[in-house]
Amino acid sequence: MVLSLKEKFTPYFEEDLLEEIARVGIIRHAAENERIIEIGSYLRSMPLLVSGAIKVLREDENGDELLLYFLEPGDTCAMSLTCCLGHKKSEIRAVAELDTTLIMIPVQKMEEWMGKYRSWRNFVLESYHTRLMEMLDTIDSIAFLKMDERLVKYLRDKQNIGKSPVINSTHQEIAYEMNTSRVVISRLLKKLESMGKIILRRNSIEIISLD
DNA sequence: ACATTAATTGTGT
DNA sequence: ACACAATTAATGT
Repeated sequence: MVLSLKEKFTPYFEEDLLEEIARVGIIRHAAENERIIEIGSYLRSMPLLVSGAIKVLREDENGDELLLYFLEPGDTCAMSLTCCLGHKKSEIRAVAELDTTLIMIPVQKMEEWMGKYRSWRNFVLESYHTRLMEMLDTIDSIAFLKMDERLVKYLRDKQNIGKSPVINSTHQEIAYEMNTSRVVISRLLKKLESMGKIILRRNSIEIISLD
């Protein structure tokens, strides 16, 4: 476990810090589809993603969801930073996309490390930046892309995250995450299939090529 | 193996 | 967006 920690985070952190993380961090496992952070909950520790993948979702007052971005190993949840430090409720929901291992860092430590380790500061600021960029990216795609282009982008992301050309989701699930209707997704997927870019099966989609 | 039912996907308006 | 048809998977007998 400590080994995998070092593998993923060595490029970011110096040796001392890695050891401190190993000492105070609590390892937590989340099964696929398990909710890791719920909207409105308070966080007392900050997660570092070791393996697997997490999707971060927003929900409106009707309970409609919208996928904001994915987190991969080596990432952290930017929302949890503001959340922990400001004692605010979580504005987002985090769900394990795959079976996932996390290291939970207690808030006190992360504050302490901010001053103590330059590499930690950089990591935090850096991840803040990349999350923000990803958000801008999804905002762009909602504002400027048509639904069919959004779907292709979604499929690409899914493919990268699971690193498999086969996606196991129903049309309905995809529709939820993109906050649209299932019929729209079905039609667009059918179109992609007839273009030979994907193959549709029940409960799964095989990606041939998305160019 | 067959029938029944539920869930998922396809299509027309 | 809605309604309904068609297809597929899951379950019980």
